[in-house]
Amino acid sequence: MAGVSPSTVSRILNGTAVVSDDKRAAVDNAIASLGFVPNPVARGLAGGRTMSIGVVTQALDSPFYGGALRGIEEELGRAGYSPLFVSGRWSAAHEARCIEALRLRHVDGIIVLTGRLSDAALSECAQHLPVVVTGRRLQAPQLASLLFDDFEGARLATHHLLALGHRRIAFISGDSRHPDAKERRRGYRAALEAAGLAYDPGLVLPGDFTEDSGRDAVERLIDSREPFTAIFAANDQMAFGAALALHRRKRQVPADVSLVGYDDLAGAVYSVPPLTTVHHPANELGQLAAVAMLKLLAGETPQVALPAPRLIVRESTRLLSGG
Amino acid sequence: MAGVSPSTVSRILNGTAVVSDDKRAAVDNAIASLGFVPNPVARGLAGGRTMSIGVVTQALDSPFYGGALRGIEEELGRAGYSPLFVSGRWSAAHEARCIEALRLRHVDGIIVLTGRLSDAALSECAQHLPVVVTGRRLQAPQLASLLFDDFEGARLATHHLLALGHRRIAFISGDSRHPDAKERRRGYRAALEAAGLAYDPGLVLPGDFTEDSGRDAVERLIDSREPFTAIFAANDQMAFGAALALHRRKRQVPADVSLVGYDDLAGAVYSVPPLTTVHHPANELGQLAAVAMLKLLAGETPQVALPAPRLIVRESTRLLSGG
DNA sequence: CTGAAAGCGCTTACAG
DNA sequence: CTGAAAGCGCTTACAG
Repeated sequence: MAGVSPSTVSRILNGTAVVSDDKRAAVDNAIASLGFVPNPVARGLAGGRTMSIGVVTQALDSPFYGGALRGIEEELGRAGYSPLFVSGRWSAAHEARCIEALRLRHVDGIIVLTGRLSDAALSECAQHLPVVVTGRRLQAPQLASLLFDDFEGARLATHHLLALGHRRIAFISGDSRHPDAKERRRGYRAALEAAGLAYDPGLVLPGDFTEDSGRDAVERLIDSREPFTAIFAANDQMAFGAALALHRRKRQVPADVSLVGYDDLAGAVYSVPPLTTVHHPANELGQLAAVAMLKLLAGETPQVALPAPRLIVRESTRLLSGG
Repeated sequence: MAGVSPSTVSRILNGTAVVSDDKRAAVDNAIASLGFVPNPVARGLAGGRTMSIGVVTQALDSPFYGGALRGIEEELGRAGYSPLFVSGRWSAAHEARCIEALRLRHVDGIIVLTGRLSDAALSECAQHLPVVVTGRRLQAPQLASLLFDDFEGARLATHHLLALGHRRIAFISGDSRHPDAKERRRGYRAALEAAGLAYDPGLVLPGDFTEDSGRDAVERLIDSREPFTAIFAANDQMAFGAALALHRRKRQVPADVSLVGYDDLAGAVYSVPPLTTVHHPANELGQLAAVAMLKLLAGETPQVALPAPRLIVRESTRLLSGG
């Protein structure tokens, strides 16, 4: 003890009030020599702030969201907050349970990465504590939302194929319950129509964002005998599945068919051939979500702008030859 | 209130002592109708048990450890514990800081996935709270260690190549600071020697478990003009890099060179061609680590056996032709 | 079997 | 600017 009351120590630690310089020095010394570190559990009980932020992701081992988790951890850590990761498993009911559990643990805020929860449920949640949600646009007090421009990304990807001379461009869509899946399909269609091409349902294959569904879509496409020279898959995982199916069916990428993905997963650079795709910076998404949370916590209204989608041309696309 | 003291409620909630049936019923009713849920923060302060387990992983977005995180979350969740994930970033110093932070948050135990921390540091840690560590063998009170048989896995992989008639088998090794990297190299060498082949340093390329290092290793190998018909990469990521380099240098897999990886990452099935590899069940590793932790927490001495490595033959390897 | 009491380690009005 | 007091919501010896 440095001759002062616990209250004073607490105030110094939290910067809650003005303290005279000599007392502050005495306390700082004592803290340093004792190696004192405040107990976050006690702080949480007494002050109501646990310095932890709940993060509900869909799967801890998602190749896409993994980068976002890293970004969140980095950014939150800088401010002294710890993330509490839980997985929602793509189920609204499960997400709701996760949020309940997080609130029970008295997290100071919650970040929801995409998710199936209704806008209403999220807004309700934000009445109790700060909420940041990605993958949708939503207005509510104490809530911030971050949304990538998937329409534009898909438009870019499709336009790239069109610019290479492709006209018969198949599209493997994502799970239509996802807003991003719908936006990407809209972008595909818009690019086609801007080029004066009709949207041909025979070239649009349903998928669900998994490799399996990409592979199956290509199998069906080939079996349908619908002519095509290029494929745009609504995410990289489906593009990987598509690439395998093309290989099985003896179509060379890009000699016989050009292939474009979406997300720019770590594996895209190393697929054979390296995949042309739309860069979707998960890591930055996580960082920006964390920054937004920090601002909400500080009582500010965050104004976050996500980076625009960027086409990354690699080796899975090429000029249509002999077309 | 159901006409009993808080102490009694607490005892019922925790099963700490025997309570008469009528009181128990009254309390259960009250709990149900009030929707009462105990506050874990207060429990943590008062009882010293926070029902949370610290998990130090190396990277939240690792394609391999992701599965382990999922397994841990599932298994711990069943028992009412929450994992607290932090990333050590492959640095002993950083891991030490993570563990300190976790202990500050009064986690009830710590699971360390691989990591660079010394055995001594880990044993010391186990003097304070239960510790489970993977990727090494270590004996200490209140500590459990889980180790895969990497030697055997590498032996299997190499033997597969030998059985296909390959004699000039290159090996891309992992970061030699990792025990698993060393074990896999030992396994490679043992299989070779068992087949009466000499270990040829010219066929052994250093790598560091990244795709880049796999690609570079193959570039160097080809430039060295050392003849080879097969490559065994000490993990799938390096195998992916190797596959790309082979593609660039116009070597077909498996027609010109057979390729084997290690880990059986999610992407291995979808690489082109699908990669022959050694199955390394990360998800089970996580589950078993969690089970071991639960046992330690219960005061038992866990006796965990990890599944034996299994070779998964896919399409990147084939009989040496014309050899 | 059960209650009253003290305490976990802090923070925050409330006075001065 | 600073202290004494009460309290956050539980648990756990201590008595009965």
